[in-house]
Amino acid sequence: MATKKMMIICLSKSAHYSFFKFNNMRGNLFFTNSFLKTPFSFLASTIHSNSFSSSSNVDNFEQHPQSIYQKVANLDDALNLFDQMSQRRPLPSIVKFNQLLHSLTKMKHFSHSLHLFKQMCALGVPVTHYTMSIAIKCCCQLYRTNDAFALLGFCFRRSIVPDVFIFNALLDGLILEDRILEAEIFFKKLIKLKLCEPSVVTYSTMIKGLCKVCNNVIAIQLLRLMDEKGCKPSVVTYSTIIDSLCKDKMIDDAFKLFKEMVFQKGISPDVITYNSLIDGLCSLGRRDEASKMLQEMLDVGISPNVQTFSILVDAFCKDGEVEEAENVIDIMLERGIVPDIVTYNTLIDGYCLRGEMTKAKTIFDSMVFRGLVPDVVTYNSLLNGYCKSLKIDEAMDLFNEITRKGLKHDVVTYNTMAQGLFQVGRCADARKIFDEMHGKGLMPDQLTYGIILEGLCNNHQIEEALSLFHLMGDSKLNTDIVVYTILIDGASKCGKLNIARLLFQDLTKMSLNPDVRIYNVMISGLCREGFIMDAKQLFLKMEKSGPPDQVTYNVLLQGYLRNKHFDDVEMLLHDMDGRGYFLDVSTMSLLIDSIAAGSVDTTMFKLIRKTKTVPAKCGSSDWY
DNA sequence: GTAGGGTTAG
Repeated sequence: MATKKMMIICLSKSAHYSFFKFNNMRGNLFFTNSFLKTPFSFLASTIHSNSFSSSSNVDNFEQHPQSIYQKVANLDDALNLFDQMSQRRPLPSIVKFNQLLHSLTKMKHFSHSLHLFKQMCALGVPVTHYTMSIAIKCCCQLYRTNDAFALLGFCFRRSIVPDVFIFNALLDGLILEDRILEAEIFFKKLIKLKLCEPSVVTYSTMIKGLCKVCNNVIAIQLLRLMDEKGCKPSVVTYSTIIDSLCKDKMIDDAFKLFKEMVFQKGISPDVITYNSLIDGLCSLGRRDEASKMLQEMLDVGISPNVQTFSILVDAFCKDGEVEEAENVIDIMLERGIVPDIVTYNTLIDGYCLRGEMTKAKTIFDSMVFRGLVPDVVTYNSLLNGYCKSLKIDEAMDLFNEITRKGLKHDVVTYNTMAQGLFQVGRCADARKIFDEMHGKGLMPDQLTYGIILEGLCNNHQIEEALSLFHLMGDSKLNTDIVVYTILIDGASKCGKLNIARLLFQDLTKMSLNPDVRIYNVMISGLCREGFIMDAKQLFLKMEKSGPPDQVTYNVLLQGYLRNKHFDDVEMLLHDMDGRGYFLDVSTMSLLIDSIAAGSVDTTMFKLIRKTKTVPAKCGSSDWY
């Protein structure tokens, strides 16, 4: 019954994407290190740092069944046991120490595990290659891969020959830190110098790294190579690439690989493979197909897990169908699957995005009632909700509450709070927020830069935004099309159309392909200043590179009507009709005024009747 | 005597 219900709610609808989500980089961008003296100069003076505070997630702990120390179910037990063991004489066998370290690592208590390793060395416990592989793994997972390589020296001094497990951990560490090029060099060295025989894990890890930088083609080449070399790819190897293809919206290629895996290689997909495909389909708005995959998964006897449901909750929320998302949670409970914090956070975020804060708080309460402890992500969503509804005082209270609850603000918290302050025109306070973030040593991310630029532009401080942009120079941040979109929009709204035009021309120099959004922003700017012919020319130019969307037509139509350029109105309306595009309410009212004034032929009414309207906020240039 | 890799959140 529950399954049927789930199928019913999997109705297809196109997904909406947030303004900042259309980049295709999956790693962090680096910041330039030149010293600048603008109010937000810290952005430019921050360089990529390897410092990272580990997040220890005890909830995910799976007790190791083979461990002789089954009573070690938590960190305190493990630490106590270690104390007892280290006081016993003679010292217990190294295997027992190893097992203890292993269970701590399984619990993701990497720093504690590393600490015990150091104590073992101080005690003179004769560490083995197994101990070393755990220590190295811990360093890598703590984003301290350089320290892990230093431990390799420690191995050599003790005549411990590193094995494939150790190399795999190191390779994974480099990839975790986005050091993909170094990972590739390391991987090639392993093979060339015959340091070890790469295992399926070695290949899969390298493939994961290649996928992380969107290098699916090379990842597939490596898949072929491992097969040729007699190393059989596993469900993990295939799923890694399938997931990457799904994330890059190359769903057809993903399915091609999926079929190859199942029918040619005879490898059975598992719940993760299906989750990736379902998520991929949902993110393309193809929910009916996602629903079919869900059915197929159930047919082959694979039960959906928390993640599967979480993906569905996310898909419904992104489509604005938050009530349906809430139903998914009920279905989970019916099936005896306990929703985790991610699932709840996703739902809370869904309500927050709609500004339904009362509902969001209700879900928050039921989550707490179920014994889940809200984390910084939960609070960030609530903060975003208050900011979006311009309830800045409530947002500020919540911002302070986060630290009172013993949680730390992260970059998302600061970005959200600052964006909220910019929205209500409190630029100086927004700056204070970023200064605080900088003071805490937090790395600004891609969004930080965009939020500052957009905040300055919207508050008529375009010069400030432009000087920051210029001072960032050739930083990777300035090669992001989002940055150009914000500045072109900001410059044209501040009456500096020439600057907007220059920025638009710069796109080619920067080898950035203009997308539909940036065309819309530029066309909107040209129309605003009455450059109708230029706007039309750009509209025709974009036809070649990619089709204009509903927003383009609304923007151009409004430009034609406001500037009394009536010749092309009919053609544009016919085009919109043909493409199934809607008029937004402000375009519609302008058109009706023009018809009433006799400037546009009354026959246009026929076209209007055929055309539904959409709210202005979903179709006007304010989108940008 | 003991291991390793892939999915979900702004």
